[in-house]
Amino acid sequence: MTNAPTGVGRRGPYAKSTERRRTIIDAAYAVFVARGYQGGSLQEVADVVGMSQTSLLHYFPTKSHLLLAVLNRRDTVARDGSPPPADESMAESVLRQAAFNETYPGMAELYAILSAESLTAEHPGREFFIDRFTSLRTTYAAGFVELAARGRLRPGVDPVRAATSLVALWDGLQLQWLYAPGEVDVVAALGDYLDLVVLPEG
Amino acid sequence: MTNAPTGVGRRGPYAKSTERRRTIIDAAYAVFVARGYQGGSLQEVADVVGMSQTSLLHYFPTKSHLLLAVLNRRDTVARDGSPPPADESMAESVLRQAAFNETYPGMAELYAILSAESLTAEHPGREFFIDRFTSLRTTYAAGFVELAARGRLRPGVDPVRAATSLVALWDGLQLQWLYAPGEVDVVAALGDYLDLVVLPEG
DNA sequence: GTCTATAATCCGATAGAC
DNA sequence: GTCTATCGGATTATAGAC
Repeated sequence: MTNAPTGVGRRGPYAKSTERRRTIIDAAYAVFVARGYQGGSLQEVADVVGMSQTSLLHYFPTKSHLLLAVLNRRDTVARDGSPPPADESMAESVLRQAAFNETYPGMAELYAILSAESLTAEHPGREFFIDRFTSLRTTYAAGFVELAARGRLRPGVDPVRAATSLVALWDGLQLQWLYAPGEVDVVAALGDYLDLVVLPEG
Repeated sequence: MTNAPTGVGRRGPYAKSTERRRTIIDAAYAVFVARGYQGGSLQEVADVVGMSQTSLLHYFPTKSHLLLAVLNRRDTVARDGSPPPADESMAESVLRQAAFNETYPGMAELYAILSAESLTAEHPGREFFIDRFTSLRTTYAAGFVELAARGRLRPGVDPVRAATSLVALWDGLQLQWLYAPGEVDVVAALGDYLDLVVLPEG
């Protein structure tokens, strides 16, 4: 949105400002993971960055703005795993992403905490999670429909309900895993479900 | 714990005090559902009850005590559905309880919010949810083991992992349902899963 | 762009009168 | 058991100097 113009003339202080925003978002991410949105304070974020709380508000006018920036930053950090194979199936993609999440527990914790906290009245993250769940259901439903077209969806399985269940199972498993990492195997359980629903090739 | 002694002599003011505690817990329940634990304040609870905030602290010395009282009160409210049939199967029990939860969305919301919020550092609800998830997994795992003994568990299904998945799926479905009640059918999706894992009788 | 100072609330919890 | 008064602190956000 407010990116630095890359061109003649205007190479001013914008680049530094953009980087500053990114470090603030990183700090806010860490604080919200540890304490949630309501539990975390702007002062704590400012302390992590090493600046004053009021300076922080120069970049993000309100706490809500900062939250939305953190939520939309996810793409940045989810991109550094091994590059996804081009011919990857949906099941492979889910399991690879789930395995990656285990090496990055902060992201799972952030979403577990904020997706529930955003249920509360007038929470600034509410719309984000409504859209996110809708988008996830749509994406996976399309994947199941495609599998069904190739005869690889177990007969009787409804694609939309299976997509909803896949997302729900994933979220629920990660929650239990965050409480008891040694007792819950997210990837294995997701694999079990996909094996039940998706028929083997051939 | 601190119940009124029912007997000779001591029929003092305790009964009224116990009832007062219950109304406070009911109010705290409503406040925590609407705002979460961190987001809710003792003042708001006191306002709902119609007493001062300091009087409230006479019954529950700290906010944490009040939270734990709310979490342990669940039994009270979950008991007023139709009485469970004595010969009910595990699957029937799950679906009946899930259907009941839809008529009582506050309870599902409370647990969704608090179970995630309790992930944060030093949250007073943390131990409660660790114990709760462990207990649920153990209970359902035993149920699946029993089904397996009667040849009614699909071959290849691990009872413990299926129990973990059942709990996870249930929680995840309720979360999505709370965001989009019209688009998510918790009972149907749980039924789908149980149909996949539990073989028909005979 | 960063700061100090501070406004304006709100918080949980305590002390003590009645 | 309930209250008022209050402590000590935290909170988000604003104003304005530099």
